Amino acid sequence: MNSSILTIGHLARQTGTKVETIRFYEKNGLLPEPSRTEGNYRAYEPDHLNRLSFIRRARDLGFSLDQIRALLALSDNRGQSCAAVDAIASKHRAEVEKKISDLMALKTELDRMIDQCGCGVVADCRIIETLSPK
Amino acid sequence: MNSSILTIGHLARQTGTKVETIRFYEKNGLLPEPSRTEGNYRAYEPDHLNRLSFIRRARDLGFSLDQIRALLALSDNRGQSCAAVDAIASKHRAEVEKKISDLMALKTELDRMIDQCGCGVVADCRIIETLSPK
DNA sequence: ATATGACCCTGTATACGCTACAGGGTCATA
DNA sequence: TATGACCCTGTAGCGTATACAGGGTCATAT
Repeated sequence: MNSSILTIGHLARQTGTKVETIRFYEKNGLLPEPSRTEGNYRAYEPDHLNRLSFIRRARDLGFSLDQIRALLALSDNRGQSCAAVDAIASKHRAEVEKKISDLMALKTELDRMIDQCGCGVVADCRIIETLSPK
Repeated sequence: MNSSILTIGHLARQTGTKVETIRFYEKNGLLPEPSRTEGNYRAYEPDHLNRLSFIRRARDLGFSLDQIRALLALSDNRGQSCAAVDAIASKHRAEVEKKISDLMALKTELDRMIDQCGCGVVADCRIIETLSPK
């Protein structure tokens, strides 16, 4: 058979993805269903590998699967305006910024709480006290 | 009946928690099972309210339910050393710090990617290009 | 007495993004 | 022909809730 045909295991190794995750992406419409061999094995082509690499890169950058689905659809329409792509990426960046500022506020509170702990007995613990209702 | 007895709805309103969430905490061992009325309604006492307030405060500070279970157990042993409490809080703070630095690294990458976008057509889009395999 | 509507009950399904089985089939190599 | 690496499907689990279906209870209004 064609030497460019890949099994799911090859795809997994080449993209650092678990086999189950690849099947999960297929079931969730991110990766098109490949054809099958006589023995019912998935037979991938180079395009599948490219698409999976794209997905993994986007996941590493924290995009949701929904966002990735949209990015994939856009990247398949190469003549379209890039503004929609920019919108998705910018929205994601805004979400990341929000998370960072939420976590920094959280850390400030944790710092205050932990710094007060004199590490005596629980009855006098400022951490427990901070959590307890008045 | 006793005027200090509370329904689940009262507990919910007083702590800003959804009724389903309170039942969820009970099923997961964070809130002890209250006694029941004749009509099989949960009948809470002030202690339940205090405990739920504690849980919500800790959740607001980002502690996991496992960590909260441990904090609750510790706060019930008031003569014990406070070091275990400090350990849980410090571990949580470290996790928060890790998340912040991960997200800041992510944001740097997103910034770089988005700043390159000239917003022409998808074929020339730097965002798509960044995501695509070489 | 009854009707309404607010509240409560249990149990199950859903969300996200996987991961981990169980129980089987296929394929290459010794 | 036997082994072991690989593949298949289907289901359940993680954490932290939220939502809903289909029913029961309770207080108030008429």
